[in-house]
Amino acid sequence: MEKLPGLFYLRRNVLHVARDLLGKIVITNKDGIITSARIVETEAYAGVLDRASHAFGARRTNRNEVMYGDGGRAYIYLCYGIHHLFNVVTNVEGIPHAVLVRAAEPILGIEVMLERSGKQKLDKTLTRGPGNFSRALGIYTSDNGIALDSKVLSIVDDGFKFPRRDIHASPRIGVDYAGVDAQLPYRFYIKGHPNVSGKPA
DNA sequence: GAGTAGATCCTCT
DNA sequence: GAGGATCTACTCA
Repeated sequence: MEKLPGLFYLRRNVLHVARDLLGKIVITNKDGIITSARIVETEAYAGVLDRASHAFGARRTNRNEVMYGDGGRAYIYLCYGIHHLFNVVTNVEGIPHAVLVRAAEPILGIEVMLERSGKQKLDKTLTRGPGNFSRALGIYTSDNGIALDSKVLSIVDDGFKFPRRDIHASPRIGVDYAGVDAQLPYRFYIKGHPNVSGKPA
């Protein structure tokens, strides 16, 4: 159970980081309440050349400023006025790459996650989809910019690995507005996993 | 099971 | 002033 080293996030290829995050565990510690979940679905956002990214065309605003810093921090923003989306910033300072965590498998603090989500009992939707994932783990825009080896929010490796053959790539979800870039196979997921969003493959 | 509308608010133009 | 890296519930079949 070790926190991922800084070098993990600083790598140049955001696709590798997105793929390698599968199977890792996100842990949050909010007011002493610990929840954790294993990542089963991610999407890569390749910075200035990627129409689906907030940083396309080197756009730099208060909102996406975090993406321009060193990898290893959280970029969290509000989508559709309702959903807090959790991203992992990658690459070195000046290159705004990020990986969106889309889905995970609940591990610790399931009761708390159910309470946060207003659910009565555990079902597959608890941490399925980026909005649900963030809500269950108690991740909000107020956590934007936080380091991923911090006490409140961290990502660890417990040695678990999904079989290579179960890791698949596909076009990203919900980015139709990005034109040709919407077709890029930048989404990585565990084939057949119940917590993966979208239609079963 | 498939398709669609509505929620809801911050951010950027 | 428009629209979004979404989710849910509802309709219709």
